[in-house]
Amino acid sequence: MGATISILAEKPSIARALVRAFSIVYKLKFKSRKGKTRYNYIFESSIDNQNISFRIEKDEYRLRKEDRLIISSVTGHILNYDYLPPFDKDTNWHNSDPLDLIELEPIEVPIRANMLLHVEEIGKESDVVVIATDWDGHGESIGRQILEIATRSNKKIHHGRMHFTSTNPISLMKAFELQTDLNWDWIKQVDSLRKQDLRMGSSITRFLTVGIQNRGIQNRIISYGPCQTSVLWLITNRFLENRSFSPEKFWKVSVKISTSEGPLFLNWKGNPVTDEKIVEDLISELGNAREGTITDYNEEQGIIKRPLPLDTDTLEAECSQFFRISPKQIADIAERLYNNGLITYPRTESSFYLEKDLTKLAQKFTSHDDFGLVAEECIKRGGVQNPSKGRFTKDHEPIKPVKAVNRSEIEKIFKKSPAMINHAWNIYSYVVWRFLATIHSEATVVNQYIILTAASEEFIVKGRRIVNLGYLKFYKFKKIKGKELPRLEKGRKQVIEAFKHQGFTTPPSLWSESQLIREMAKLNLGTDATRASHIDTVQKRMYTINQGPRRILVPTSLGMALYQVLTQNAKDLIIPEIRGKVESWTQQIRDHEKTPEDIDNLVIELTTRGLQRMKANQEEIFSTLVQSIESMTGIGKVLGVCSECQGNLVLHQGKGDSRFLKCSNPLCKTSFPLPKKGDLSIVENENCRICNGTPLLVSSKSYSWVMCPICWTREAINDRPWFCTDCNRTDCPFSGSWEVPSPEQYLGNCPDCGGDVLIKFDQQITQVICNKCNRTWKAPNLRKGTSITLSDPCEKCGHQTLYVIKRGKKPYRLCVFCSLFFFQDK
DNA sequence: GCAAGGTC
Repeated sequence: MGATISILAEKPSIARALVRAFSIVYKLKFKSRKGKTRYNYIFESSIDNQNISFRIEKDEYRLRKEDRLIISSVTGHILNYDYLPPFDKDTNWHNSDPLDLIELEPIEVPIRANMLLHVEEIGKESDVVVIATDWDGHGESIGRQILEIATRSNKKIHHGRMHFTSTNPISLMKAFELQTDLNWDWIKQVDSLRKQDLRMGSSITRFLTVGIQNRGIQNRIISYGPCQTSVLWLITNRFLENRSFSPEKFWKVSVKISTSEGPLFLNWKGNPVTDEKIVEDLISELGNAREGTITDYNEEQGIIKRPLPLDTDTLEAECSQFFRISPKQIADIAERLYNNGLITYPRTESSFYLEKDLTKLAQKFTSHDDFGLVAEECIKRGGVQNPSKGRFTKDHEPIKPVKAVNRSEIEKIFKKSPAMINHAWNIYSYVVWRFLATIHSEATVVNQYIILTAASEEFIVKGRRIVNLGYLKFYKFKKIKGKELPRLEKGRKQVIEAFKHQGFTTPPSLWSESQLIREMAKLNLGTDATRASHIDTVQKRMYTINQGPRRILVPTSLGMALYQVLTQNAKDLIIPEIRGKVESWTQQIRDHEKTPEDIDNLVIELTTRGLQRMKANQEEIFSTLVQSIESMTGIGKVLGVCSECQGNLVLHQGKGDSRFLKCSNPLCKTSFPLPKKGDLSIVENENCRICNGTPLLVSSKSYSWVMCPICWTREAINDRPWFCTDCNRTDCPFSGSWEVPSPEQYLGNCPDCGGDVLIKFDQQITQVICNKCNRTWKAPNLRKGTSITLSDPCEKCGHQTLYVIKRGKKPYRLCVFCSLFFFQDK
């Protein structure tokens, strides 16, 4: 009976790469059989009279004809940390004290039973297990788990460890031939970090969650984690900076000259100044001088570099910015493109191609409808042999396309989620364009500047002439700035006209999801594979929301409250440096400066300090949190008047995510159920034509509709709730049978002639017109489901604004005079 | 029902 050598990789794709390598280098032929899980096939080959040998440290192994080679994989970690009951996550959290959790030693439990069986089974039939996980800390820790589980079922196993930085056959076979052992110091480090994350996360999460539950808030988790909470800190801190910013006035001075190409503005080099007097003086001096001299004209060759090979952060940040979808969704789509063989592994920090020649890959695109011409060009220019180079990391290669496909192929892959087809095609195309840009050619430009001297002061303007667009010809994801300047000779006299411009300093801008990905990378917060999910988590927990097409992140009242609670009681635990600090502590384990127990104690001390302080202030803390949740969800808000007793109808939380209105009068039992989703607010100036109740506006981020809470169930048709569109009253804009009235209303005085500006509704056409000079302004027309009412004065011009509710749209206020839209702050 | 980090 021969020996069995089993190689276990971290993921199925590496297992396939190993099979390929053995097939190419040693001409082995593999059969596959199903493993215990859906993805992890077991590939098996007899040795077939080959001369294959490998070393593990100093021991030489030579394969014989009767031996057998098995290749398979796990999918990441096999075991996860948790605590023993009653402290485990599934036992009711009220049955233990979160503070007791801090010092507890976690145990490892299988994430999926099938994966455990898979590794056990391979262990049972193996004499040698070769660990082929990624060459990083977690790879090392996963390797340890593999070995531990395989050894459980077979005590006699030998093991080795392959280290590779590339999955090309040569590199893989080299790594197979010269093996070492697992790095046990590194494993201790990573496992300690995993424990500290759980220690801090579980104790604080449970403390906060149990606390709000004891005060009547169910079905909500207030989670803490060193990464997610740091993200909350970044968003909230920036929000507060932005809000507390007081703009300062400044002035700039420029001069206008005329050239053969038209007028040209040059800016004073002393810009900007806060003292208006300086500017006034300069303007009058320039007025006296009336003329200036061109003292410098300069041209310099420059290039606009090709983009670097694509890493995960760049993919997520750029696609989020360009296509306006969340980094999380981009990561999910990229994962599917990868699983369908369209792009390479999407989680990588590398921006350095390992191949020197990318001709073969470029050739795959030469007959593609969209990319064909550019791919041809790359090959002809020879850029395929001179790709741009960025950072080399040994985790994975940069993200590249693997296969040239048309949109129809993407449609097939995503046919069960049609809403994603466009995004998926955009992301795939982005990966291809990016790849082509890295192997095309730089753009060449001439950078110019002109300096004019007048009244002993210098004025400058910069410009740029494009010589060759290079990759910018097709790569639309980079905008090029700068206008070409006319050539002006030195010494030339110019008549000048001076201007002053007043401006205000602007506050630091709020983070968009896209910018936050980059900021997190800069702060080393999370990893390439997890950043998008942390940003997703703070939104799922309702700590922040994203606003507008640019996906600007803004804290909710709960997010602000949690920020405040943690900043005041456990500042160490919320600042973005926290995870880096714990990580550097665990690094000392690897460097033999500290033991794992030392680090346990440090983190226990840190966490205990924070939690004890929160416990001491718990009354205040939980009342802050509970209030913030109530104001966020509107629980407790008055949404109308009771039809029975004239009490207030107050919003209450029901079981699960259900909500209802209940009369505030303790003697009155009136209550009405409500739709589960959407923000609720009163529709001003309208009453239900059936029951005289107060209609409510139900609005989500991009959609809104109107409902009457009383009719909603009372008038239900065959169990289907009553919608206002079911109504046949002709005098309500939300009714399905509405007939447009035509009253006129006064909006303000005409800015031109002082006459009265009126808004009139003529059938469905809205007219805003001055009754004296007949000037008109644009306003939205009335359709079914649209209501236009007068609202507060415009913040800019003081005229009445219109409050516009359109079915299916987010309601807004509009000033027709300024063409200004005001979206309600939530 | 919790963390972050692997992976699907």
